[in-house]
Parts: sequence; structure tokens; C-alpha cells
Amino acid sequence: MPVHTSPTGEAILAPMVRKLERRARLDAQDREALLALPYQVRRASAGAHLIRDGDRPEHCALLLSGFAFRHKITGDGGRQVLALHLAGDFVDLQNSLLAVSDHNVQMLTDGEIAFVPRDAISALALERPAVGVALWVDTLVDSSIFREWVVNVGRRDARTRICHILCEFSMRLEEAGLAKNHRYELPMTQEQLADAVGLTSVHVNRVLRQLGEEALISRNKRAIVIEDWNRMRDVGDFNARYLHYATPRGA
Amino acid sequence: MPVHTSPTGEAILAPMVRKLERRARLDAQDREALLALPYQVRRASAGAHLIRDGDRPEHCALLLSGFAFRHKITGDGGRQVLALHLAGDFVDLQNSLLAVSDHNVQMLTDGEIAFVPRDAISALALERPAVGVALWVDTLVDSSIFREWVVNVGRRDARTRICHILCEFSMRLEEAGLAKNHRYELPMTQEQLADAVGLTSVHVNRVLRQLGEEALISRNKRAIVIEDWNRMRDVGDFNARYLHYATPRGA
DNA sequence: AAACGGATTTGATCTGGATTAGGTTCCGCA
DNA sequence: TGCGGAACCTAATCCAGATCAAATCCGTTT
Repeated sequence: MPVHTSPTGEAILAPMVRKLERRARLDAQDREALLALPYQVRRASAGAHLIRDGDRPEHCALLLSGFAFRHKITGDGGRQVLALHLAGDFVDLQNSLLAVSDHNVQMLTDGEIAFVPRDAISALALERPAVGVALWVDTLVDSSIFREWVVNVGRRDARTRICHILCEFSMRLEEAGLAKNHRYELPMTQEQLADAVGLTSVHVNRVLRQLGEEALISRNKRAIVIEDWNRMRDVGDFNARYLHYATPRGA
Repeated sequence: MPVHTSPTGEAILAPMVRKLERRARLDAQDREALLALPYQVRRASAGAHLIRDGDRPEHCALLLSGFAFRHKITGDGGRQVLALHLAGDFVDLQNSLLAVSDHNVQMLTDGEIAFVPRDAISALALERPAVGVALWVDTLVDSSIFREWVVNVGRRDARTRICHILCEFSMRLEEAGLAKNHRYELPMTQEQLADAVGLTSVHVNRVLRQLGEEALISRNKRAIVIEDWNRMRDVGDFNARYLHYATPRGA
């Protein structure tokens, strides 16, 4: 099977495969088959829509670089951000098996996307069960994060909410090699952050300032440093269990 | 393969298989294999814990009768209900592939549960890929519901939130044959409902009374009747798309 | 039939975060 | 070098829903 490679010589889909293997076991053939998935690379700029609520997509979007986010719009025009995605993420795996999209996916920054035909994914899951299971695990972890967001937005006050999400981003970006020592570039505006935690941008701004004054974080434009991780974790009621980074059973 | 049957002669796991087949294609052998899953039936009374946050469960709970719910407790003692489950639901499929549970599962009413060994499920998913895909689809729909709950709790006001969840329950219970004409027995207390929509029970009570006064609903103890479905759907900003009941691609 | 306890209901008061209405800073571009 | 637009920041006021406190209802136990 031919494997498409990037100018650097590594298969373009390799980071995605590596990511799946952190939580599921794949053999050489599974890996090969994943790398041989057909796809079409497209460049998209910040704000570009990848999928819209109600679409019947023929492709799943795999993020190669940049950031994307999922969101829904309520009847009265409010927006709720549902998830943040980084390079290597299959942003919308559900499109491979559910006919109609129930939310929007939009680029947060400029980036590149590999569009994989949905049929290719569902066919591969049937042909190579270990791949199916790996993708299923990915969906399970996604689910777990949604649950935590329900809690965050449903039962935590503004300060706790914001600390929590900043902790989550720190861990996830670090895991992806995009942060170090709790220091990272927040890929979103305060308004988008507000829509992720169910607050107004005005209030988010206030809370961020207060967190700065308390020396919990420091900021320089979009750059965030969590100055006191332990205290931040406490204030944000953050427990990384829901990210399911621990090695899975038997591994 | 031996298939366990209930006193009525029907396989005990049959409702679960039927439920999976509404969204995924299974052949006779897949069906057989699912019905032949090993399990242990246990009776549990309202309030009984099936899984606790942090557990390393060896089984997945399949609800045979009654209602169950998932929830998390925050650092300051708040509770957020994450999901409601009815008979036929695999309440915690994630335990088959993720080592540590990230939330609690508790019975809402008395009921019966089939505990299926997690290894049996993961092994079956590898052995019969169509079963793996069917379970994956189940997880995808779960995810979609979580996303809608994030929106509900993050961006809707109390009145809209409560109408929305009452619409969701109506549809899901009707789909399961437990409601008819938008009339059903709400399986939870107002306090539990409050914890599902991120409000206090005091405020939930007030809103329910107002909805009654407006003739949107009527109540008699736990029995709910949605008197004006169209208006209720509008007020609750409810669009059933996220439940993914429509026939999947090609079906 | 009295006593008990969980669930529901109601009222009074308080407050966290929304809303409104600005301002400032920064940057790309003519 | 100046202009336009997006992001960021701040202050003043308002209100939806929280909190606190008590009744009341109803099924169950004694």
C-alpha cells in the first residue's frame, strides 16, 4: 500500500496514528492501513467553517496543523464552544457513522486539514477491528471531556471555571508538545474563551485580571503562564483523571 | 452458542441488541454473539451505586429495568447530573476500554442490571468488527447528548433549560416505549432535575409552576404532560437532531 | 392515628455575573 | 502617517437565580 509522505519524509497522517496508539494497541498492519487512508489536504484560515450544523458531510476532518473548535448556536443567538482541537486530532470522527452533523466546526487559527472520506473510515473500522476500537477509544475520551465541561459550566463559579479550563489546556497542550512548564500560547480570544465557559467576555477579562493580581497566572498578549500549578489546580477544582492519560489496562 | 433467556422466553439482552440495531447494521452472527455475552444479573434499589468516580471496574453495567443516572461531584460538594439512562442502555460502555472511571453511576429507581465483564466486550469488538462499530455508534450518540447538555447548561436561561430537558426526556422515553403523546412519568426528583440543569431545586420548582400556569405542561406528582408540544419545543429551543434518531446513511 | 421523613412549595433577601457603554492598545494597510 | 478594525480592558448599573428559612404535602412506619 502506498503511504503518502510530507516533504519531511514522514507520513502526513503519522501524528494521528501516534496519538491513537497512546491509548489503544495497533499492530503493524493496522498502522499501515491507517497511514494508507485516502485524504485530501486543504489549507484553511482562521474562522473558516469545516462543517456546519445540519450538514451531511462526506468527509471527516483531521487537523494537521493549527487549532479548531466545535460549537453550537442557540435560538437566541448565543454561542457555546464545545471543544478545542489541536494538530493530530480527528476533529469530527462522528461524521463517519452519523449521517447529519449536530454542531459546527470552525478553524480557530490558520491551519491545514486532511479530509478523509467517511466511507473509508467506516470501511477500515470493519476491516481492521483494532482500528475501529482505537477510534472508539478516541470517542470515549472525547465524551469524558464533554462530561467535565458539563460540570464546569453547570456547577462551578466563574473563577473556578476559568482556572479549570486553563489547567485543561495546559495539560493537553503539554501532552501535544505545544506547552512546557505550564506555559503556552492560548489559541483563542477572550470572547471565544467566554463562550467555552458560559460567561461573558467582560467577566472573563475581569477574572483573568484578578488571577493575575493573585499571581496565579501571568499573561502577555495570548501567552499564558500558570505561575503556581498546585494552587491553580486547587482553585480550578482540576483533576486530570478525565483526560485518561494514564496507561490503559494491561499496558 | 447458548443464549440466556428470561422467564418470558426472550433473551434477556435482546432489548439492548434491538437498540443497537436502530443505528447500526448487524448480521445474524453479530446478534448471536451479543446475546451470548456473559453476564450476571443483579437487582439494585434506588440510590445504589453501580460505579464510583475513580473505580477500576471489571464490568460494564447494562440496565435491564428501571432508571440510572451518571453524575460528578465538585470540590465544593456540588453535584452535576450528566446523563439519564433507561432500560436497554449500556450505561457505562467506556469501562470496557478506559481503565479508570471518571464519574459515578447510581440507580435513580429500583431496577435490574446485567453486569458484563469488560474483557468480554472488548474481545467481542475485536472479534466481530460490526459489533465494535455498533457500540462505537452508541458512544457517538452519547457524546452528542453531552454536547447538547453543555449548551443547555452553558447558554440557556432557566426556563429554556428546563423546557429543553423535558422535551429531551419526552422524546427519549417515547422512543423507548415509556411515554405516549408527550405524557410520561419523570423518573427523578426536582432536586435531581435541578442537578441536571445546573440550577437549585427551589428555582426548578418555581419554573415548573410557571410552566403549569402558562399551560405548557401539567403535572400530577411525577407525571408530566407536555400540553403544547410545538410551543414547548420553541420555548425550550429544542431540535431533536442531536438525538440522531433519523435512519443512518444508506439505511 | 400519630409520628416521621423525604419531597414539594412558597416567600424574602442577597449576589454573581450580565448588560451597557464606553475606553485603550495594537496592527495591517493605504 | 494616519486610518480602520479587532481585541482587550474598565466602570456603573441591573437582574436572574442563589440562598435562607419555613410551611405543607404524602407515603410509610409504629
